[in-house]
Amino acid sequence: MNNNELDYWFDPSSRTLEELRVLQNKAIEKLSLEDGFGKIDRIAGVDCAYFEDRIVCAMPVLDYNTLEVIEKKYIVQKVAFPYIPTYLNFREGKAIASVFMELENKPDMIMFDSCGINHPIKAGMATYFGAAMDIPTIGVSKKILCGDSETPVEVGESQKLMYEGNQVGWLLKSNKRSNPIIVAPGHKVSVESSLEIVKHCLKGYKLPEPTRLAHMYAAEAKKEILEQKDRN
DNA sequence: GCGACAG
DNA sequence: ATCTTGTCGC
Repeated sequence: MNNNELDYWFDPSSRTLEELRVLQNKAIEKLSLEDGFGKIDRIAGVDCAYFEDRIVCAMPVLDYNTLEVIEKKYIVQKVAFPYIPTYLNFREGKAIASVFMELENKPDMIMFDSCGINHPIKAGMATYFGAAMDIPTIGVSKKILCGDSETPVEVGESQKLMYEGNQVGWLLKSNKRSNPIIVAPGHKVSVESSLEIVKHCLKGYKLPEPTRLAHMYAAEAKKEILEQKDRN
């Protein structure tokens, strides 16, 4: 993907919310909810941290079998868009696409800390990114953006997340002491597979390894940047 | 009109 | 997301 395509999909500047909504719909036209991936060797996780007017986007790549980190990269950019529910893809998208392109070990799939098709028009960050970049993605969030579900109680239990009569994901009780996490397909991953893959990546913590490690990595990168700044 | 609302 | 220490519970 070149810079023009990058800006086409991820640059919100000089565009109205109406135009951004049109862009989301355009990406969604490419959406596939069928498994469009082969054997998964590597899976990446993404998460962003913020400070001042900057966004720190971290992306570790893990071996799918061992869940060990193979490579990790992060990038710092100026925040170009505010947080507006249902438009998160335009706040974090460009930074995520930028780190992704710098990876030497491309993952077969990416796990996001955000929504997938569990979004008013199915354009959650994971889905939008996957459709625009044509990469299999899964969304894992901690709060429901839209939809309703029963509450899973036993560890490992899942309940369907429904929105407008359709299943758009799951609520999964991943840990004994944590509230359920929300799992949803992003792009090229079925509703069933999204749950299986997230379960495979659980190691006893609330969040699956790709996302959990991405969160820690983004936090430590931010901390180091701030400490470096203090020394000057 | 009111409330809800990923990060 | 971010500002932040201790503290209750398993």
